[in-house]
Amino acid sequence: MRPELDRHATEVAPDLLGWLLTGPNGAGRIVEVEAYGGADDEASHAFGGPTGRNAPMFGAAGTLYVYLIYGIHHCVNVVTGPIGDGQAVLIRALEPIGDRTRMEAARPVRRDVDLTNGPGKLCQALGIDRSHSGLDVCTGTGPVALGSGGLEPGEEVATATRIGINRAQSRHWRWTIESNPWVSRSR
DNA sequence: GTCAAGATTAGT
DNA sequence: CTAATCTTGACG
Repeated sequence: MRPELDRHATEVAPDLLGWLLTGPNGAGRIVEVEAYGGADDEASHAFGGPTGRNAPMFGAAGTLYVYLIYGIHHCVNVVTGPIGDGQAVLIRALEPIGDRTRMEAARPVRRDVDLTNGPGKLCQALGIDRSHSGLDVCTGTGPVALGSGGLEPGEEVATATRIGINRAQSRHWRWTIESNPWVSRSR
């Protein structure tokens, strides 16, 4: 387990900007994230306690939590904080890195700008699905891995409200690399 | 078994 | 703005 991940999701989330996420089909640099708390965050899947689906959220920091939303799209989270808390960081957008061939092939629409600028799209591009939920990203040996990284000179972090939820709107728990063209555009 | 809702996306 | 699409969790 990486010590950087063993903190509250609201501390870990902005730090993950610039980190590298690798999946079966390719990799990308994280440019947009959202933090979700445990029992205290009514917008979190962990609110209300463990269930079959969200069980990985209550595991050790560095555990993957992947779920299917609207019967169509997958979303990836990295668990943070103490075991049993249910905190996680949702990866919302990536800047593609390296060979894109397999990511392009995994996606139905061929528009570069739409490859990984959204939680559902990045999962499809990287080839991440719920068979990866519960895996540990820290071993470095699995199909999904997280590598540390950081901001480049001149890059700034912007804060905003979380997207697509209707509760806890007052919590500004979304972070992006300001002006990065790969940040999602959904409202 | 039944049922409603959802951390989204692409297309009118 | 809305359809698409199906798993999950609550309830009985």
